[in-house]
Amino acid sequence: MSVKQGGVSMSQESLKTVVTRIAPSPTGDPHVGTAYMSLFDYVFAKQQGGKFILRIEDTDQKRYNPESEQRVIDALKWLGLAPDESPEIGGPNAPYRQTERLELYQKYANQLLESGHAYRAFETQEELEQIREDMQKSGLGQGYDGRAKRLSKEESDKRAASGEAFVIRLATPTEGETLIKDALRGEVRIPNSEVPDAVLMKSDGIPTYHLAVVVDDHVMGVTHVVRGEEWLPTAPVHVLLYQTFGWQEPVWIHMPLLKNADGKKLSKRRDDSSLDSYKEQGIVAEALLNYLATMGWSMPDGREFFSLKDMIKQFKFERISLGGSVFDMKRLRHYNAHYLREVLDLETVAERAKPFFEAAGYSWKDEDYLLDVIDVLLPRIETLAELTEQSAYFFSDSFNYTEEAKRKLEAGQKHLEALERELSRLDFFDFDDVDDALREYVKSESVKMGEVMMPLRAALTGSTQAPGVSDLAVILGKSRTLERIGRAISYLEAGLPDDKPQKPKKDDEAGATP
RNA sequence: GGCCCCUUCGACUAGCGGUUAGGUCACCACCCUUUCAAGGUGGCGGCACGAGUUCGAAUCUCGUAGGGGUCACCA
Repeated sequence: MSVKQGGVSMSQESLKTVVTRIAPSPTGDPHVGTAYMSLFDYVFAKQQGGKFILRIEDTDQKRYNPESEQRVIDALKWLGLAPDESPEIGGPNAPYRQTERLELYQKYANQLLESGHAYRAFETQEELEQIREDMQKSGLGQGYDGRAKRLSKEESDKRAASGEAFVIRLATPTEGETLIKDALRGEVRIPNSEVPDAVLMKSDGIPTYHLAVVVDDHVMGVTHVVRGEEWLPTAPVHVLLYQTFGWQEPVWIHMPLLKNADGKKLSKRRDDSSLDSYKEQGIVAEALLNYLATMGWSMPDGREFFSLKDMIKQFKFERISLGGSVFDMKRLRHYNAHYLREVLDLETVAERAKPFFEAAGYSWKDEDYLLDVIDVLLPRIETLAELTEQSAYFFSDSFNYTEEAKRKLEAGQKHLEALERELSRLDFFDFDDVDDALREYVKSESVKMGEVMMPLRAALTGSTQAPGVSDLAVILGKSRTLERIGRAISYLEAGLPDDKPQKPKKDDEAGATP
């Protein structure tokens, strides 16, 4: 389903510069949902000639993880979604870490306190639990009953002055409803009875998300808040804050959620949703971005492969579908394979692949060798990691033969011996020469191609599943090709002392056992 | 459970009153072939249900069902 008719206008009343922001909290692995939101933030901001800000929401000290911030920054860099302002590069709205902006929130919290739109609450953790329990029992909603609102100003001031711990809560209306003008869903109305007196300022003097986002978004001039649908239920708190401060609301855009195969919100715990993990698996940034873009959005002309640039040209929030898409690794791999094979040039793929080869402990004599290896493997792999998994025999001579390969070697021993002679006679060892030689041999022996090629393939790679034999031989080069044939022959001679193998083999294809 | 959002093939989606409901992934088959792939061709498979509105509904309205989100001094 697409956006409702008569939805909210996307444009602010004036010609304000569009400002979007991604505000991750540094609590762990950079999440794919962050990349998802960043993509739309970035694309929309760039399209509108606006700015995209990265702000770190580190207001939860308990869950704070110091490495996490840098990993988010790095992940955005990897993706190519460079913020115009961030804690790393700074900007006119610095600082970009909320714990460095504490006085600001304090100021606004006090303002709310003075105007009576907020109040101090002194309940302890245990008391709160009790309240919640009671409310649940009586069926009168949950959360907090607002009892501290009834404290007199004098008492509140006195208890605060005496050093008693307190939080500051927003005094929300109990009657009526709050309207969220969501650009994708139209008008969403939530009864105020459902809107809790949210904590704005925690007892440690650090604001909650609710106060911090609103203040920062306003102060930083954020015009469009693009965030996950999970925020819709608490959006009234934010709308109410804008209203009591008398600030103009941003355009609210609650995006559909990314789901796992069970249809549940993608979670760090259950699901593999870490950007670093995708990177390590050899997913390429362009492919991930393209894939993410198709989750809930589509090109007007139906193209499924497109660049960030093209997306910026064509993007409209109107084409967002609200269903919430299942993150499908298979499909991501398909996109990745396409980028590896069709979009990125070989040199670029090689650059991206190098860290993987290095991590695998492989070394190569020159760039061309690496390029040839990648080129011939490309149709067979979908990720950079698979490139190394399938190329061991290109970087080491001491590979083992699989059981299937052993059988092929045994069946083709005489061909190997002949081929060793034939190939050693070649002056040039380029594709045509090798290919011609092999084909001529097959013809002269009047056997099936496979009878000759499979044993050779097994000798060259230790496996029966590999690229074309002529390609393999040419890439490996004459001397290594001959060495490997020789190695296979000595293996056969050493490994088969008896005339006949013990167990009668049932081998369908290469059944030509002597 | 309350509140809110959502609902087209298994998955991602096109469709915005008149289409044989289109494409992609996955899956299956065939072709190509020297194995594995890649590539090519074809196939399987869908408008959650029920009422309306209308000459005509996947498209508009309502209801039902189902799914999801959220109910913290976490974001």
